[in-house]
Amino acid sequence: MDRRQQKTRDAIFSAFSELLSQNSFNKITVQQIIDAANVGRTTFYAHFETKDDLLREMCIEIFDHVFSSALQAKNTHDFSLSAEKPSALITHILYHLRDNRKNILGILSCESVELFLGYFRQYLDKSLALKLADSCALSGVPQDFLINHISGSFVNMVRWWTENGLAKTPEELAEYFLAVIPPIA
Amino acid sequence: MDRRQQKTRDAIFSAFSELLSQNSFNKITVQQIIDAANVGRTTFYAHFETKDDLLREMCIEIFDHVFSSALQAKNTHDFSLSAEKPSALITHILYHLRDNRKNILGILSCESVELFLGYFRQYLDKSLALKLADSCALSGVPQDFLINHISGSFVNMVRWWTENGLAKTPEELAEYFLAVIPPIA
DNA sequence: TTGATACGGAACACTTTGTTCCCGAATTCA
DNA sequence: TGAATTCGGGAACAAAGTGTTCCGTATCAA
Repeated sequence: MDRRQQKTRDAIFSAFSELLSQNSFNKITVQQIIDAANVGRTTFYAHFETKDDLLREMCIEIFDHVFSSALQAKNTHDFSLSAEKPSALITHILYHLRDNRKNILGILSCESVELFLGYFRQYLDKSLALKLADSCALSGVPQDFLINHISGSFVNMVRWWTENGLAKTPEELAEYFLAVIPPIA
Repeated sequence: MDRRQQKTRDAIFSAFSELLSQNSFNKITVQQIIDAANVGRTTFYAHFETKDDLLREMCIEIFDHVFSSALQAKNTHDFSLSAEKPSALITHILYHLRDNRKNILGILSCESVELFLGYFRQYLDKSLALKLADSCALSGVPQDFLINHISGSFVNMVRWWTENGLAKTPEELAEYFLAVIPPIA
């Protein structure tokens, strides 16, 4: 990819992330973004169709990175939380959310949480559905209800975490999480 | 209150609710609302400062209604889920959400879920915090984490419910809910 | 070096917002 | 019932934001 394109894209992502940490998504204008990123109006619209498109692409880039890292680190094709060490995957994802990307905190500390968490859930749902089929018959709860509950709880935990200034460690959080969700067979 | 005021307010609420069931909050314009409600632009701004204000007031009205009904029905001052029959309160709230107000379904079936659920959580958090103080020491989980988890799970369940067309009964949902959250002392 | 491509400034039409002025109609109160 | 008050609504307005177009300049890849 052309260096100019990449530079512009990064500048816009960075400026957008910075703005997101201060204002809510819907209050941010394209003008603010291009001012902060120091790019022309024409350039912005050459890269992204709309403001919504920008947020969408940014979320996708972030999650592709976080989850591919998490999966590599486990060196396994079993991505579900029902693996031998569930806390390992959870902890690993939480570390990425905390350290590797300032962008994530920017997004999570504003009202655009919903869209962000929507993408988050898409990945979590995928991971969870794999190995959960049989563990539901016992509890008498429909599988999709359980999947929704667990991935929703994870997302909810991350939200709580950031709203409290990342006070807890990823290990502590993983422990809490496994303590409050129903045990998976 | 003046009949004219009440009529206008109802017309706007109704039109807004109808629009919310089809479009997302941010895509709806004030022009659409006043067209659908058949009121003048001046009138709208005489009642509500902004579109956000409209959503805010509508949520407040709904929750005041739902929760006051739920509390009356229980005939008790103990509003927490840790009462003798936790499923009774849960079921009762769910019935109200399903039957009494079309508005709620309108709001929940679009992207404004977040704001709506925000108010929802305020009420749930209040109800939960009352009788949860001691039941945390055992599990080793901080109280605010647990409160966040439980109220978040409730809200998440309602979202799942509506996205699946209210297929389950309130009784079934209450059963599922109590099955997946950690037992409260 | 050259051809292609990305950047950026300025101006544009368009949409939406929130306000103001004013008059007619409904309501309340005496 | 009649007068004073309050509400509704039409029209026009400035201001802000959106997304596009045109065109000259700067940068890149080969």
